[in-house]
Amino acid sequence: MTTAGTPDEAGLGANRDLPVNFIQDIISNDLKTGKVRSIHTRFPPEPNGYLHIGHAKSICLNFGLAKANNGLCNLRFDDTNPSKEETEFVESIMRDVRWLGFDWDDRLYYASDYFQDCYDWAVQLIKEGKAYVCDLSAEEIRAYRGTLTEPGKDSPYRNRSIEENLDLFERMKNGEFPDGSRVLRAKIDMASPNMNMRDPVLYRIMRATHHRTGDKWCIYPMYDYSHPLGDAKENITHSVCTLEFADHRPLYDWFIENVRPGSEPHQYEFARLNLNYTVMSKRKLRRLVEEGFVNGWDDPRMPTISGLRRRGYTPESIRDFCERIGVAKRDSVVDIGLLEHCIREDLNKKAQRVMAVLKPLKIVLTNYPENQVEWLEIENNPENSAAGSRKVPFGRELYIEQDDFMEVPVKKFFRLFPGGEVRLKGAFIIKCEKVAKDAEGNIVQLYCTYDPDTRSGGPASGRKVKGTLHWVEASHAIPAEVRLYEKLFLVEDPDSDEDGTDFVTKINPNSLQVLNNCLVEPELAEAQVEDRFQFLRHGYFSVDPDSKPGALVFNRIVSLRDSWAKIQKTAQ
RNA sequence: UGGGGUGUAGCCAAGCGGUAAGGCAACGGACUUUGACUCCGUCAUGCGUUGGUUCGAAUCCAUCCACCCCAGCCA
Repeated sequence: MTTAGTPDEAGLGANRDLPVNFIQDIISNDLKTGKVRSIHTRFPPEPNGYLHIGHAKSICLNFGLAKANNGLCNLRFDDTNPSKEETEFVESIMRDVRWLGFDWDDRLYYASDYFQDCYDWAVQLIKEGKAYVCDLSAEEIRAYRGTLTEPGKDSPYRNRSIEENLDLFERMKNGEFPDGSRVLRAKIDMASPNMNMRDPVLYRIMRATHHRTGDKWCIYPMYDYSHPLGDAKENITHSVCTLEFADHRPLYDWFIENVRPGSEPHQYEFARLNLNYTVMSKRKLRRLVEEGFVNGWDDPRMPTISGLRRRGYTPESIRDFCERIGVAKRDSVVDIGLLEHCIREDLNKKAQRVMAVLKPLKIVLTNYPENQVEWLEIENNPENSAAGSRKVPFGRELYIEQDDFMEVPVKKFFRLFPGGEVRLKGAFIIKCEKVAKDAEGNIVQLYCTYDPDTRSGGPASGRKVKGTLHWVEASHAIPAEVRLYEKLFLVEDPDSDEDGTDFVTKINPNSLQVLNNCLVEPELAEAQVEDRFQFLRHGYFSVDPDSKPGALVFNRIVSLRDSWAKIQKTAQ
């Protein structure tokens, strides 16, 4: 969906940027030929779970297509199955779509808005001899349907009189028959090579309280019947759905042709998003939540919109991702690395830099005056001078990262080691003079000296050393909890069941690592939930909702690219 | 062995008869008070296969192969 300066052939405005994908091509052509005057799309989630990044692709596509073509996009809840749907989900879905940056204005609809229309149209189909009440059991219907290679056979109830069908259907509606005892079916073709055309079920009897219509109905329309009619009711022009519905298109068209609902929407299919190292099916996401593998739908490791939001992803980065992956009909698996690239790119421009020591190692500057603290000015974002600067305390006792010191440095290690020098970011060059250890031989503290002439911005600040470390001053440092996340699964394709194992066996046991002894610079004392920062040399972090004043909690959104880690890896 | 859909680089993806865009990843190098960022360079004589049409084919035709979807009173 990258944009190009394609001239707007419909004459709605020259050179407007249009998405580049086959659906846009169809739209451009429909506008050009006058098949449609304006375009109208819809995003039709079923409120039976939380939205995930795959839905984000659909949302960006549908709302994006509408916007780019000066059209409209509706939000419509596909709530035709009350046994699975809940108000909690409709609320979370609206929240997530809004958060992503899209707006349906006053065009919020529900498939259940059209239950009466669907019923009336069903009566009409019966009167025209195009639908009938079938008394076969579910098992019998399946048996009569035939197989992929054998045609089905007609239901013995297929040729009931119109009068009897009308009577029976009304009584179905009135609750005279038990659940599952009868269905209304379209009379199409039991020998069709397309299974969907073998007299599909239009209505089933189901006594379940609907989240909106309550107990008004005990019969509910099926998706295949309700969807095209809902589209038509809303004057949808381009009904975009995923590939698995391509086989349903002849049925979609059949309903439009035979019900004649007053407008002629058309269905187009694109490939759903797959991401490696994660699962996307609602069933599997639900299992992760219900069986406690993660801490809820918004766990920062989840590919849900709410999970990504809590993790610290920005809506801009997700929209950018959805643009970059494109829209096509080929089954594909996008590398999670692209999503990470998108958030890094976004936050690189936006996030304030700050210093945080995750695994502290104390150092004492033996030649620095005791009890002295000076406040050094450090830039907030080298990518954006408008972000200004802040004052950071510096003193005799500091903490650096344990990983930034090696008693016996390996080659190419240009951080701190005995006798070596490094610059402390925004401060001075220091030299490691002595290593202090405990009885077990663990390094507990470093004694260093600093070079007062090398203060950042000072006369000798140009002196070069190979490494620059982040640090925090001991007396002003603020404790914090930091949650480090890694991929939720160890394998690229956790969905694959080729090895016969359950996908939960492939969960990464280290997907969450909690660090409780972190120290951050005082600038972060006022950090608010959802604030995002770059912890220098670590990555991008956001303040988790669990965070409280005095008990800060940060989530790692994504690490910085780390070529040192790469060097170490290849060295092994 | 029925029907529908899809095959372009490690992963996405343009291309629509005129001689393979772009992004991610990777790999070199420059710069660097973040081993980040940024910048420069490299990365398909090749478009699932085999034939054919054409001056010319990823694009048209045929053939074969591979993968995905469909037998819910789910969506």
